[in-house]
This record gives sequence, structure tokens and C-alpha cells, in this order.
Amino acid sequence: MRVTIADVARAAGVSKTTVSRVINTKGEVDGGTAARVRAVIASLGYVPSSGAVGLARGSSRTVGMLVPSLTWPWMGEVLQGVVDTVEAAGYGLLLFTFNRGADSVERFTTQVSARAFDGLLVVEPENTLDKIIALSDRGLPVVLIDDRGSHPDEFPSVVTTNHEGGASAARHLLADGRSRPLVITGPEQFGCVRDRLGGFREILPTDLVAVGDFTELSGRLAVERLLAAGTPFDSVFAHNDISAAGALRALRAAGRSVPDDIAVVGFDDIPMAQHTEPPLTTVRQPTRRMGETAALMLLGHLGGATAQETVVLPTELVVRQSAPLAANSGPVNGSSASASAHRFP
Amino acid sequence: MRVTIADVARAAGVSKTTVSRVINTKGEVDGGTAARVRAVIASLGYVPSSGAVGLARGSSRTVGMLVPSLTWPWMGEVLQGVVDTVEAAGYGLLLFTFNRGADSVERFTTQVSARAFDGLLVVEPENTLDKIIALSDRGLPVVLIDDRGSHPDEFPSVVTTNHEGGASAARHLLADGRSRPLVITGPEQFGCVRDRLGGFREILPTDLVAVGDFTELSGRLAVERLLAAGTPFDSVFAHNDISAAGALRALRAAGRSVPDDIAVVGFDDIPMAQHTEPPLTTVRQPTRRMGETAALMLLGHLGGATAQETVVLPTELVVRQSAPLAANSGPVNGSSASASAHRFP
DNA sequence: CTGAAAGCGCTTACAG
DNA sequence: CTGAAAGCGCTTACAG
Repeated sequence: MRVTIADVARAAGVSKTTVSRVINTKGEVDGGTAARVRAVIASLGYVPSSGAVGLARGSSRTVGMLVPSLTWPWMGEVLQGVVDTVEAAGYGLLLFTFNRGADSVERFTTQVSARAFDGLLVVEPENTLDKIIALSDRGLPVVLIDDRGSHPDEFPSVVTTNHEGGASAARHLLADGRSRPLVITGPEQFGCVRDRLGGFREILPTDLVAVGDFTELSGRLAVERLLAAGTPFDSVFAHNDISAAGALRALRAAGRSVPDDIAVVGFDDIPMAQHTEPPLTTVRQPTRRMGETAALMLLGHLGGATAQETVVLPTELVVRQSAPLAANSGPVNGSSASASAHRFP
Repeated sequence: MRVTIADVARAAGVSKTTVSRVINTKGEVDGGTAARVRAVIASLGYVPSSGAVGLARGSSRTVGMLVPSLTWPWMGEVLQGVVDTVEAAGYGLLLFTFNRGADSVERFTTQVSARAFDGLLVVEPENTLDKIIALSDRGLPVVLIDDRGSHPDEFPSVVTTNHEGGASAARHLLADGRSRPLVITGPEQFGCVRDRLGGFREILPTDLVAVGDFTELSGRLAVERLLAAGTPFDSVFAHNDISAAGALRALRAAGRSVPDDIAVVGFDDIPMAQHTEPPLTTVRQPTRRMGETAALMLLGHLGGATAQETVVLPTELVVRQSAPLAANSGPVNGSSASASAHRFP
């Protein structure tokens, strides 16, 4: 039924070895012979069986990707960056999630042992860093897309400039004359949260810090509490766009004008940030490039390149109406200031 | 290095055949022998090589999924539904996109021929239905997640109740006393667009129809033009949430109040719909269930079940502030009216 | 430049 | 209940 290398060899009047050699362009093959073999391959529509090639070669030309959730607003961009890069290199992408607890872990580890893929890209699922480290120790090439700033040193990772991102938000607010900012953070144990807060406070010290959890509700509550307490503030820096949206809603409900009374800056630049009222000024994470970069690092490693260090990709302040440029101003839409950072080659 | 079935056989003092039999629990094996083999497997940490199993069995226990883009707002939910279902069945998911034109097509077709996966789930990339049909004709099991209402009859598909969804939007507006609706459609050639429009007009006839393209801009322009022309209207039904967001923005910019002057209803219920100003009433597509259902259909087919017919999943009207319930009202948040439809078992 | 043969790690008739 | 052997479709020393 299906066309095999033996069929090609027979039709071309050569051995399977020779066919294999022309396919993989390795070893010397007579020009005429090669042309004949290629013609037969084309006419028969032969395509090597990936399973057989994998078995014989001991590698699958496939990379795995493990993510905690596929429905997070920035995950699509990361995935797109990964898929594009991996496909362009002729690899396949096997996708796994970790959303069913122990059961998922079990099944996933099995897949690893089954050698279903050659290397792994991971957006760290909660509390699984130790498992990932174990896999890495057993020889599986791993690259982490380090969205929460875990900074592991067991394997290479891709992060963004969380510290500088926080600082850029502070500089922007400062330039606009704001001096009493409220910071709505994510969970305290995350490295990215500490970095964003640290960077911000270096430029614009404040003790108005509400620990949130990246949800809309936590952003809303933080603002409501501060308003209820009567504490004065003139701006908000939220550690993600979702909680910034919550802050916007609470401010609007309380009749405060954004940005006239209170300026608001978020973090991430998810698609929603363009559609809040008013549109959100935010620190953009280069999510697609993070995916691309991580994939390139992993592919490089699989290709034998020496293990890459951690790569830091720059955030970028995207200015919209919720915190426009100061007085003298310029066009408000689309202007941006790049944060300095080490660039991936 | 790696543990093989031969190592297990040797350690257990049996043949590879017997080990294979206990792994796959097929054929009669003595209880004691089986127990011994299982003990050895556990102690050695043996996991069968997926590549070898695939080669020997002629199937890969993997399904492919082809999508036009991973960054569309509802794609994450579809993917999550697919991945959860596929993983639970012990299958792997190989992900492909079609965003680089002819090059992608080529590479993808090759993967198919390489037998990298046993069946295919597809969210139809533009102008590729004929290619997919060709693959299906060659014997590849295919299930379509038919987001644009193409209704192919070459293979089973999962759709939502576009006609009834449009009708439910109309009934809601009608009950609120609206009689001059503007409909902002998607591209006319899409079946889902014709269905949504048809269902809507059966309940609430109107000739105010602006052909859009599912972008925010097209929604904004449609409203701006109508306002500029001075044509009176009291409501908007947009064929997706993004263009509804554009309509909201144009109305706000023109100083029209939503919902007091103009009520707005969208379609999809993407995450953003909760965060527009005001939050958007919309016809919810059961995207995650569409993914789950398509995956179940494909897995069933691979498992030898007879080919399933097309399955239609119900939309659901989600009522928020942009078009609240009429006068006597009830709680505005989260109430919903299920559209009748054929349910997948 | 080319080919015969072994091997990758499994499964599956076939025979006992 | 169990095993020897062939076979899945490739690649890769090895020999010429």
C-alpha cells in the first residue's frame, strides 16, 4: 500500500542504501544516479516514514512543549512563535498541558521516557520545577520560558526585563508629574513580581503596595480599598493588564477620571489592553519573540550547539490613553520607548 | 543505555513476546509470570519506545491538529478542549499552523505522508478545504472544527448554531423594544455569516446591514458611517465581539449612550467581552466543547467507531450591560438563555 | 561511487 | 500459557 524506500530502490534499480544517501544528501553519490533516484521519488510520491527514521536514528525530530494552560491571554503569541520556529526547522511540535494534576504529570513523564520527543520547551506549571529539573538531569534538553522569573540555573531560559520594565513604568509616570502611585502586584513569591516592584520603586518610591494575584478582582479590590480609606494617590501600576483592567473599572465606578485624576499603567500588553476604557498604557512583554527565542535555543542545542545561557528580552512601554505622554506630548498612539537589554543574536 | 523490552525479558527470564503480552494485556499469560514481569518493568523503569511501537503497529497514537492561527482570541479554548481530550485518551497532539502560505502547505502534507499522526483535527485555514479533502480521500481520518460554517460533507465536523444564535440576539433586542437594528457582519462568503444574518432577520427584519470583516476597525467604521448619514438606529448586532468592540468605541466617541440610546450585542464571548465599556452582551460559542467534541469524534473514528455525522453544538446568549434584560429585568450578570440544538451525546 | 547486512525496539502470526 | 522468528521502514558501519 504505502510507498517504502524499498519500492523506490527497486524502481530506480539501486540499493536502499543509495536511496537513503540521496534523501539525506550524505556520502558521495553519482550525479546521474542521484537524479534518477530523485525522479523516482517524485513520481512515486515517496515520503520517508517518520517513525522508522526516528527509530533508526534514535531521534524523533520532534520537540515537546509543556504549558500550564492554553487559555492565558498571552499564551497564543508564545505558541505561535514556537510553532513557527519549530516548523521552519522541519521539526514537529508535541503539545502537553499540566492542568489535571498528578495524572498529567504521570502521563507526561511517560511520554518523555518513551522518547516521543528530543527536547522540551516549558512554560513552568506551578510547583513542577523539581520534576523538570529531574528530566533535565536525565539528559533531556530543556529550555524554560520563564514567565514568572524563577531564574533556574539548571537549564537555559528566556526571560524579559522585569526590573527595567517596572522602572520604565515609573519613569513614565514620573515624567507625567505623578508622585503618589499605587502598585498592584502579583503573587509575592514570583520573581517577576519582586523584580517589577523593585525596578519601579527605584525610580518612584512608594509604600502604597497592594499584593494581588493577577486577577481582575484583585485589581478592583485594591483600588476600592484605597478609595474607601481615603488615601490619596494619583496613579496605578498594575503587574498585569488584567488587574489593571480591574483598577480601571473600580476608578470609573467611583467617578474618578483616567488619566486626569489617576493614570494607570499595566504590564503584558495582551490584546485586551487596546480595548479597555480608556485604552491601557502598558509594559509590553515580547511574548512571541520569547517563544521564538526559546525554540531557537532548544533547536540549537539539539543541533549540537553548546548550551546557551539565559537570554533576557527587552520589555517596551506602549503608551495609550490611560497614561499618556506628559504635557508637550506627541502622538499618543503607538509611541513606545524600548527598554535597554541584552539582545538575543 | 536505555532500557528495552529485551532487558526486561532477560531480567524476568521470559521472552520478549511475553513481555509484550503483559504490557498490552493481550493473550493469556500466567498470573505469576505476569506479576513477575510487571515487577521487573517497575524496578527497571521500563517504558516502551513510542517510535518502535508505532513502527511495529503501523500507527503512532498521535493526532495532528492544523490551525490557521494560534493567536485568535478563541483559539486557546478550542486547543485546551482538544489537548485535554486527546491526552486523557493517551494520545499525543502534534500541532501545525498554516500561516506561511505555500511553504507551510508543502511541509504539512509531507508530515501527513510521513505518517507522523493517525488522524487530523482542523480549524479550516483559508482556501485549503480542497487540500484537506484530498488528504481525507487518501484515507486520513479528518474532523473539522467548522468555525466559519463551511459545512463540508466530505468528513464529519463540529459547528455551532449560527442561525439560532443570530435569532437569539434578535429576540433579545426585540424583547427590549428595539426595532431598528444595524447588523455588522463578517465576510459574506462565510456560511456562519449568512446563517447568523438569516437567523437574526427572521425575527427582526432590517435592511441596515454593513458588511464587515471581523476587525475592530470594520465595526467602528460601520457605526461612524451610519451616524454620519444620520440614519436612525437603536441597536447593533455584530457578528463577532471584536467588531462589536469597535462599534462600542464609535458610539462612545459620538456621545451615544450604551445601552440607553443604542443596545449592542456581539458574537463569540471572547475574554475581552467582559472588559469592554460597558461589558458586552454576546452570543457565546462553546469553543472549548467544540474542541473536546471534535477530538472525541476523531478518537472514536480511530478506535474503529463508524464515522460520525456532523455535530451541532448550541450557542448561548450571555447578557451583560451593553444590552441588558428588558424592563422588569432580573439580575443582569451571568443570566443566559440556552439556544435549542442537537446535543452531542 | 555502491551494496549486503545488521540493527533500531517493538508486535504479531505461527507453532508448540 | 509461552517462545522463535519475521517484519515494520529506515540508517549506518563495513566492505568493496
